[in-house]
Amino acid sequence: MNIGQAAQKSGVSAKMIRYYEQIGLISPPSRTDSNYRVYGPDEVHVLRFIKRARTLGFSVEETAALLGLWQDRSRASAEVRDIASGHIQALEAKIDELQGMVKTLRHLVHCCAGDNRPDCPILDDLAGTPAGSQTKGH
Amino acid sequence: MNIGQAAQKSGVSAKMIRYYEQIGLISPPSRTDSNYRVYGPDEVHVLRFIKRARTLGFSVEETAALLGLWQDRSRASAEVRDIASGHIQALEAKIDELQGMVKTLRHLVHCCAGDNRPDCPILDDLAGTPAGSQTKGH
DNA sequence: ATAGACCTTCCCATGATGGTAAGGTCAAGG
DNA sequence: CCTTGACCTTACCATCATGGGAAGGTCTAT
Repeated sequence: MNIGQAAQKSGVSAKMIRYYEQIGLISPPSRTDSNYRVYGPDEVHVLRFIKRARTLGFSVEETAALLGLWQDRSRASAEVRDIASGHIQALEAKIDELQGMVKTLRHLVHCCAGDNRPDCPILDDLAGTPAGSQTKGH
Repeated sequence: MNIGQAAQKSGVSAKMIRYYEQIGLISPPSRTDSNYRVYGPDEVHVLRFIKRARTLGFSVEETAALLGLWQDRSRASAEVRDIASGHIQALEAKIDELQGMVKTLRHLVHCCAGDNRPDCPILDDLAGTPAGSQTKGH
C-alpha cells in the first residue's frame, strides 16, 4: 500500500511517516518503479506501535528504545518496565508542577473581586507587589 | 544598567530579553552611544512581571495580554480574572491528560513481571495486541 | 486526453530557549 | 598607553515534533 493508506491505517500522518524514516526511527520501505514508498501490514504494525507510544507521552527517543526492545526477541521485560517507570516519574513531576501553578492561580482568582475596579490581586502578584499588602493572611 | 544586570535582577536571561524585545513584548530600551541597551528599574519591574507570568505557565501571548492590562490604569480586573481562569482550565485539562497517561502506564507496569522473560504486557499493549489476552480482568 | 487524487522532495514555520561566532566596548591594572 | 577579561552587539543555527506549501511526477477513472 502507499503512504497515504499506511497513514490512515496507522493514525500517523504521511508527513510524520517520512519524518520517522528520515530520523531513522523506522527503516526505509521499498519503493515502486515510480519511487512511491510501499508499506505492508508489518510496517503498519510498527507505525501503530509508535503512535500508541507517542500518545502515551513517550518521546520519540524513548519510543525508539521501546521499539528496539519490542523487536528484540531476547529482550528483558525489566528494561521495558524501567523505561515506563521512569516515564511515569517524569509525568508525575510535570503533573506536580502544573498543580502548583493551578493552586497559585486559584488562590489569586479567589482573591480577585472580578469587578471593574482597577484593583487586581492577580496583577499585583505578577508585578511582585511586596507580599503582605494584598495576599497576607491567606 | 546594562542587559546583563537587568537579566540578573529580573531572572530573565539576556537572550530572552532581546527576544522579548524582538517580538514586541517589551519596548526597545534606549541605547548608549556605543549601542548598549540601557535599562532602569521600571524595565526590570516589567521583566519580573513577565518572568512570574511565564513561571506560572502563561504563554508569551497570554503574558502580553496580562502585561497590557497591568499597564492599563483603567483596566477591569474581571478581564484579568478571565484570562487566569481560562488558563487554569487549560492547565487542568493538561493535568487530566497526563494523569490518564500515568494511569495507563501504571496499570501496564503493574502487570509487568519485570523479569527476564520475553513476555511483556507493556510492549504487547503498545503493539496493539488484541485487548483481552493480557490485560482483561483489571 | 484530461481531471483529480495521490505521490515525491525541498524549504519554511511554529514556541521558547540555548548556543556559538565574529566583532565592538569598557574598566582595571601593568 | 596598552592589554586583558568581562561585557555587549548582531546574526545564524539547533532544539522537538509537527504542519504547511510549492513544484513537479504518477496513477486512475472517465
